[in-house]
Amino acid sequence: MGIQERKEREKERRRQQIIVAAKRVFSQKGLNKTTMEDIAKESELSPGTLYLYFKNKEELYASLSLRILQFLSIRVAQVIQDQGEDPSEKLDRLIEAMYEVYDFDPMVIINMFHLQSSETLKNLSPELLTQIKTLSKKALAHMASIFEEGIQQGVFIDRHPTALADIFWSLFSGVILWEASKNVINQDKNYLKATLSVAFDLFCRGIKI
Amino acid sequence: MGIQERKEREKERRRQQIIVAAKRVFSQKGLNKTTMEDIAKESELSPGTLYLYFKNKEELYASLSLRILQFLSIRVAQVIQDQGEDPSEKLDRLIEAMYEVYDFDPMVIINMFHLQSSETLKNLSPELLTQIKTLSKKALAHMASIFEEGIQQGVFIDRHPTALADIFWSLFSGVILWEASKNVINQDKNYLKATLSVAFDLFCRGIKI
Amino acid sequence: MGIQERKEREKERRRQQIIVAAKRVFSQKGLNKTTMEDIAKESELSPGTLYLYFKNKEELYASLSLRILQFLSIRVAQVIQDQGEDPSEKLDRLIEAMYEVYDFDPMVIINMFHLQSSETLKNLSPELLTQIKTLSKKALAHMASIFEEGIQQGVFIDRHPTALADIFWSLFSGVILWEASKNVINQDKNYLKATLSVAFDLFCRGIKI
Amino acid sequence: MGIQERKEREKERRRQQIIVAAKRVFSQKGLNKTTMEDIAKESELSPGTLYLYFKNKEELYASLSLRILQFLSIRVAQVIQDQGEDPSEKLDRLIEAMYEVYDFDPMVIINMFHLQSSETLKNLSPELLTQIKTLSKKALAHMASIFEEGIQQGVFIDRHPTALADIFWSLFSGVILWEASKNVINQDKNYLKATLSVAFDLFCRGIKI
DNA sequence: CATGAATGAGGCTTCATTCAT
DNA sequence: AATGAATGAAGCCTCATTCAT
Repeated sequence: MGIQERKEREKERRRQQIIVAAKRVFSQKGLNKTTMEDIAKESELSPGTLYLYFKNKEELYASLSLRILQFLSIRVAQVIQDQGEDPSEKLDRLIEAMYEVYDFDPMVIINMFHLQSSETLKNLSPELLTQIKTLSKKALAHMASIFEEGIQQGVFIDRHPTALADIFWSLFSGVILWEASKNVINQDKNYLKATLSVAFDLFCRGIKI
Repeated sequence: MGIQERKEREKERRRQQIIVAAKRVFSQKGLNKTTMEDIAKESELSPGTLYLYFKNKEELYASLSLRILQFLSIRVAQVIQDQGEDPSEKLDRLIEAMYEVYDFDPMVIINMFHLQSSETLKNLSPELLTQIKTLSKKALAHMASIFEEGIQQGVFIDRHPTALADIFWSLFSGVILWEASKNVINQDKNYLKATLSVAFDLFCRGIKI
Repeated sequence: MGIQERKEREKERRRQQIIVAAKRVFSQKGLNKTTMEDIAKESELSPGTLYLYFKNKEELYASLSLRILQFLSIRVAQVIQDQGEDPSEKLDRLIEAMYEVYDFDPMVIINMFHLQSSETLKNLSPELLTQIKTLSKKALAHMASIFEEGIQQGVFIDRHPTALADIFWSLFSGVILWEASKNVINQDKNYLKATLSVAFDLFCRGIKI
Repeated sequence: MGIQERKEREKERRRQQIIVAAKRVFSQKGLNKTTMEDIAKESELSPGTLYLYFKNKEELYASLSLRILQFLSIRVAQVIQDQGEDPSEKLDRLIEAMYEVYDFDPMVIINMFHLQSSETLKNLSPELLTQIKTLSKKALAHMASIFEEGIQQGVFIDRHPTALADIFWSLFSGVILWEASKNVINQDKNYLKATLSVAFDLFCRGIKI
């Protein structure tokens, strides 16, 4: 029914409202220093309301990662599906996708790495954990398939495709993390995009035969 | 004085004892979940004693990063000082140094990224903050000098040497972080060294003309 | 009016529906651990609806006790009204009534004792408090009248009839509470009825001259 | 060593200090309405300190019961050990012991019954739970042995000794609970000791052949 | 009447830090 | 220098209650 659907939409909108607020606060203060009260204020809701949409602080935090993973996964899938492109062109598309992922949410990639703490993961609900696992595996597998295709066609060097995908992703996230670190410590000008461009250039030169 | 010196040495030894214990605990539990009590127990000291050697928890935490930065800085300086080696050979030495950095302290690189939080940095003493800045700048500058030399000799592609150094470090730390993430989420076999080897291989292929 | 009456009946039926649900939940979880949400779910109503029928949680809770007090009061009155029975026979009837009270609601007697907390009573509406007082006094007075009759006829020992009524009721509720306690702690077999039988036997032997 | 022992004694004294304060507050307000803050204030300690001596609120609460169980257990054991007394005399001693138990801690008997909630028991540490079980079983077993002796000597009626012990204890605690209830509801004069006296009189008359 | 999302006060508990010994 | 008991601020989270629909 219409009412049912409207409720659903409103519920989802409220979830997004919280996620957006949480993203802002987490990005500024980090996981530890951010309190649920902070997020409540930023989202103009009461603390109790946050718990109607997220089981606890850690789960809210993890949901941010999930969001960017979903975007990444979809974007990478699009690259794959583009028929009629050779692997080198697909690699270019993949790089474009990475810039979009960065623009989609520059800070959350940083936050994703805090998820590593196994102590943190213990508090996540199994469903959420499964979703995170599934999405990250899928995205990586898609990337690997591009590299595999290139290897078979003899245009990429013959290395394990999964390793290449891991390295591609590591390079991307490593540069983001490192540039963010430098900014915090040195307040320098932000060279992120320029550095990322050189990094991908190097990667392409390295992988192509 | 002899006594004075001995006291100094003992004090330094005690500091190291605490750092080693802290490293173990932080690696297992992460910054948030680790309590000063945990570190006190692991170092077989009392909580109060920790505060005789470190101003507060954040400063103790930052000291771990300092330690690996010192190691990194020294190792990179050694590579530089090796005369009679051409840039490609120096790059090989640099890569060897990176493996040693990893072996020196596999987990602390991960912890280093938690330092990003500007909120955390606010609690550090100016001296410590200066030391961290200085060391990381020095190490990066040293790396950059290798790349610059190669560019001038026409064996490396002409990109901003600092950017190349950033990318080299980002690739290294990115792979470590990502493999650690994968281990936590998937309990997979640890492919770190193999992946790192391919990554450096790609980097060399990419940078060389 | 017919409509008026029907409304009244429906309202009362809804109240009973809530009370029945509340009884189940309180019996399982106890006063503290039971939430209004729990009761709402058990009664298949919404939390807000509960407040249309009960001022607050404490009042809902107290209503459970009121219900068993009403039953007790009525049953005891029946025993009194049986003409043509001597006090000993009436005591036997009273004992039968106690078994029925227990069967009517085995757990709520336990809950009744939580009412003691003067802090809890402060939140009750004066009307409800009055009802509880009145009913419990009436039931006890009826019991006492049986004992008084027996004393006057010389078949029961000469003790203050109210004290005898208090003791009779204390013995009954004490056995129930204690057996319930034992069950929780030891998961033993439930000896309630057997123990109650011996208890009443002892009481009769003790009171009869 | 002396220092070791002094520390132990001080630790135990502090525990008692908290227990005494908790007893006062719980008696006034009941389990729900009492906050850890209340107990902290009453014991002139900080909230955090309470957690150095008790795992959580429920465990502190349960410790009160443990204390009276210990007293009860010891007192009943003394009655048993008195040689040269016949069962009837021992029963008299037992009754005296009950009065002492009541004087030792009039309110905590009431609190003991809140322990029934299985939800509450779940939060207790296994050790504490074991202690409570062991002590209550021991005390009851001792009581039962008195009744058994009386039955064998032909001075008590032949009923299951454990049931008789349960009834004896139920009568005692039932009267206390009921009189406390009446006081709360009616603010009457306190007839407890008088009623208890009649109750034990009845019990003795009932059990003796 | 019924709903159930939202509230927000307040409880329990943790833990970095201090200080008397 | 070392201890470790004590502190108390602050965080997470719950849940009785309300109110717009």
